[in-house]
Amino acid sequence: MLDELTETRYGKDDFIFREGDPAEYFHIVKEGTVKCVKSSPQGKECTLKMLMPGDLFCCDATVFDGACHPGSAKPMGNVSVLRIKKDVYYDILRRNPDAAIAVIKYLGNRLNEAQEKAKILALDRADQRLAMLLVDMAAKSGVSDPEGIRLNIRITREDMANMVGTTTETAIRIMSRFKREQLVTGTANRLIIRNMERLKAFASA
Amino acid sequence: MLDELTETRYGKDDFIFREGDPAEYFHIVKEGTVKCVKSSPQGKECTLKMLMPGDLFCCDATVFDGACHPGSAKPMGNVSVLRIKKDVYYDILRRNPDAAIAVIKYLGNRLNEAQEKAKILALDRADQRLAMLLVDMAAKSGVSDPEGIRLNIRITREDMANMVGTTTETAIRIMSRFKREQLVTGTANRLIIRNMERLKAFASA
DNA sequence: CGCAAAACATGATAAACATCATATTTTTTG
DNA sequence: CAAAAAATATGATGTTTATCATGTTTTGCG
Repeated sequence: MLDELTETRYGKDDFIFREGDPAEYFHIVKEGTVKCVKSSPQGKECTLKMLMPGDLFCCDATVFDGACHPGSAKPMGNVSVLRIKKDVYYDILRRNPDAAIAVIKYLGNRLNEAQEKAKILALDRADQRLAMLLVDMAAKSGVSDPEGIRLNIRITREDMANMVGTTTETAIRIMSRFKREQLVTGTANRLIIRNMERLKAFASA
Repeated sequence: MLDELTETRYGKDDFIFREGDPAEYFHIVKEGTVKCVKSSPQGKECTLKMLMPGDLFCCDATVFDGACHPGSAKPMGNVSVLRIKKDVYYDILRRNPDAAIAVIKYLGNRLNEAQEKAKILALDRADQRLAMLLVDMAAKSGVSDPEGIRLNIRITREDMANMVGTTTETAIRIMSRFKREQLVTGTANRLIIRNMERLKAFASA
């Protein structure tokens, strides 16, 4: 059964799959960070979720029903992904109630997360959303640094803009302000959160 | 086992449960429409989803882990809801792989829906979002009418505003414009879509 | 029915944000 | 290391949306 589990590596400019492709596999992130994105006909892009090691994707209806991917999956840097053919995945779930319940719990959390994201987009300002993102990323992929908490993934202002639903320019302006106010420092390759407390306070003000 | 299934009726001003309450039951909508809402500390409200008969809620992690409801559930008019205690629900899933897989599919669809909603909030204008909502509601709960497609649930401009992430005033202004342009007519109690095609075209322009 | 409350409407004003343009800095790459 | 490309920065300007205010219409209810 586990022969069916294959590992694939992807680089920065690859696509793991594209919006509209037929969904044939169930995926798990093994190493690195993968982003789920959707884009508009006008070419604007929106990042729905950053998947970290252990995260499942395409664990949902899409796979079973043989429908198309509702969004694309792109690596952020070098990543390694495990894949299983959908019928094998289905069999595992059918024979293994614990696995099915684990997937239900996982999907439930993802749903809550997605709804929280929608709420934030609906109710909060761009600068607050960006502050929340920084706090969030610091918690998830921050490492201790003499100057504060450093993020160990490369995130450009454009990436941030796509994650919080603004334009690149607006994200840059907000980050400039945060830098002026000593909340953060650095650019994509070396981004440091200098004052978590004030950033958190700002996020929920 | 099915003794554990209880039916409860709620009216317009009740809460089925409130944000922050401990989650103890798994729920299914039997009759009527239920809305899932979250609100901000400032008292702004955001409607995440309208649940129709057959929809599950609290089918996710929240129930198992005994955590708190991340949002509130409110009836839109008179509704009837079925409830099962969480441990009974858990047992059903554990013993019944088909049920578990059905829940996985359902949650997968809900996740896709929530992510699509986030994308729309991130990328589209308020007037387009409102047009999409009208098209959507017409498809889901519209009935044929000499003047066009009539919605058979009561939806105020304020409800619409909460569903598309704007203010009541903005929703009213947009609806006034749509009325002027003969796309819709009527108010909360009798809302009619007069031109689906143009509304659809506007939504994705 | 008639009255009160809710819903709808619209103007004036300001804040938030997008867009386009251009310059500088940082990063990547041959 | 130097050149090219990508990322960051910032100004000017216009659009979109929120806010506050005030009046009208519709609806629910005793």
